[in-house]
Parts: sequence; C-alpha cells; structure tokens
Amino acid sequence: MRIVFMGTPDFAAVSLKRLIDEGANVVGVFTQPDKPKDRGMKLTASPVKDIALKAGIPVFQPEKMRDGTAVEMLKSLNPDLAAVVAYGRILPDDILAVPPKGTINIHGSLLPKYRGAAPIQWAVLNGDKVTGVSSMYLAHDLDSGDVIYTSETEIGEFESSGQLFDRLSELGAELLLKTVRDIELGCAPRAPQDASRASFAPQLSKDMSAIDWNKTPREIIKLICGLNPWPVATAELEGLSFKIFGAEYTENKTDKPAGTVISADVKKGIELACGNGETLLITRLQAPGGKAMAACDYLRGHPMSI
RNA sequence: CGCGGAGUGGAGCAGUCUGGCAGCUCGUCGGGCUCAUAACCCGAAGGUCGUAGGUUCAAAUCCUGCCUCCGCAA
Repeated sequence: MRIVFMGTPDFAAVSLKRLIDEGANVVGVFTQPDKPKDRGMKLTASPVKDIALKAGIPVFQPEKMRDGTAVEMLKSLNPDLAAVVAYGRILPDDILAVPPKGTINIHGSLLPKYRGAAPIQWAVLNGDKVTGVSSMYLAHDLDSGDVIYTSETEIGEFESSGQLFDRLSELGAELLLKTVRDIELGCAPRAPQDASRASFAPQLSKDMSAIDWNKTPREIIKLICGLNPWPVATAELEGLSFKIFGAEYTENKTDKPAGTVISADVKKGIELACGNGETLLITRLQAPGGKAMAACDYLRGHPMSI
C-alpha cells in the first residue's frame, strides 16, 4: 500500500519514524516549508523533514494548498492512503479526495472532544483526568471526520503539556500503525462523531500566561502545567515578570490578599496567597534573562523580604 | 550579519561602570550543643573568574576574536 505522510512537528515525526521502522511503504512526505527560527532566525527544517530525508523519502513542501500544485504533487505519487499528523494546514477537498483508501489523521484527544489546534494542552488546562488520541478520516470540517480508533491514557496530577505530548506522540504512532494496517486489511471500523458533544481547543496564546492568584491552587497548578512548555505561566514578583514552571500544594491558610508573598524560604520555595485563603508554593521558576531553576536556588542568590 | 540578556568554588548570586587581598546566601566535610532536627555554635576544604589573545607595574574588571547558555519572534 502506497502511503503519503503529511506532518510537521515532533509529534508527527514520531509517527513517521514509527511507520518507516515498521516497514510501511511511505512513498512521499509533505511538510511545512522551512521557516526562520530561533536565535539568528536561521532557516530550519521541520522534524518530519529531517526524518524523511534520513530515510531517503521524497519531501514536498508546497507553500499553498489551494493553487493546484499541492494536489498535482500528491497525484504524481499515486498514493493509496494519506496519513496526516499535525501538518498545520487545512487540506482542501480536492486533496482529501486523491487517495482511494482515504486520508486519515491522528488527533491528540478523544474526539469529538477538543477539536482544533491545541487538544493536548486544553486537556491539561481543564484538569481532565483522562485523555487520549484518535485516528479518523479527514472530512471537510476541521477534525469532524468519522473516528476509526481511539486510545486512552490518564493525565498525571502534575503532568505538563510537554510531558503529555511526548506520551501521546508515542500512543499516536502506535494507533496510526494499527489504523493503517487495518485499513490495508479492510477491517477498519468507522463511526461518525457525535457533533453535539464536540468542543473546540484553540491555539494557545501569551495572553493566557499571567496567573490569576484569585483562583484556587488546583486551577493555578493546572495553568502552570498546561502552559508548559509554551507559552509558560507567568507571575509578577517584586516588579519582575517570572516564568513559573512548577508549584506544589500547601496545607496553609492565609488572610492576606491573593498574590501576596507569604514566605520565601531557601529550603522550600516561594509561597503565595491564592483564592479562598489557600496558598501555593512555587518550586521552579525563571527570572528575566536567566535560565529555569528551582525556586530554592533562586532565593539563594536573590533573598526576598516578606 | 534579526533584537536583547548571561557565563565567578558543587548550586544560586555580588563584585566589572571607577583595574589593586576571591565576597554573599546555601551545600559539602570535621567538631560542638540538643530528647531531637532541615534549627543553633565553632572550624575546614573547595575557584585556570567560559575560552584565546591584547593593553598594563597590576585584569574577574579595559580592548578584540571564539565557544556555550537564556529571552523575544509561533
């Protein structure tokens, strides 16, 4: 079965590598054009492109999806099936229609929950205990196609989006493999989504970063976990904007206003007042211009007066 | 050449502007106190100041090249 793979970031690269390692016949790879990135704004290839080149698979990086060139590229590969994982582009119907066995997708949530760009992060942000990955057929509307298989996993109490990403990328690769095999065998199921239960998980933005200390410790910890590794929760302390990477619950109560620093112990961390008179202990942070470090380490060099 | 910050004992920092004894909060090791302790007291070890060169009587500090790390830019 001739498979064309479409994907861009690490989440997708894991799936592509798995397909290749398992001997799937990947005849071409579509990925986003190289983009200026990082310090120096050097033109950088996507993780998927790296994997494809290493495996000697032809790489296609169309700038536009709708000007006809992308669909011609795809047709020239004569694919039976297209597998899309976090490609980062909306595929028009004429492209979806090319592979006779369909165009399938791996999505980082249990559809129909969390359709959209950031399903994994929103599962963490909302404090869900369970999430997973879904394989499905792509349809005209975003993430609305018939579901083939799903695979569930629990979210850890302090698990970050980044950690969950890593786990779901493995689960997703596994699920893609199974889905591809069963499509080839002709025994893959398909079930329409219950659109009434659909929810949307939009891309995150820096506007969400600032911690609202009136919220409960649990809500704040979920924000910290969900926004890690990007855009990262932030807090103002002593006039500086810190990135907050880790926090723990405390047993303490306070009558101080939310956001007040209650204690700053070199042995523990920085404790702040939250909503309901509860408090939260910041254990890992990053000062402007510095690197991320334990709050204890920060306090050794920057004693904080209460 | 996209813009900006930073490299100092094991950790986090000060000192650099204005060149002149390697400093602070911890940690580690040894001793003491205590029913006890991450508490307290006494003592000790541990640093080519990222790297290469330059200026100088003298460089962590001034000048130049290079390396590494971090922030902005989704």
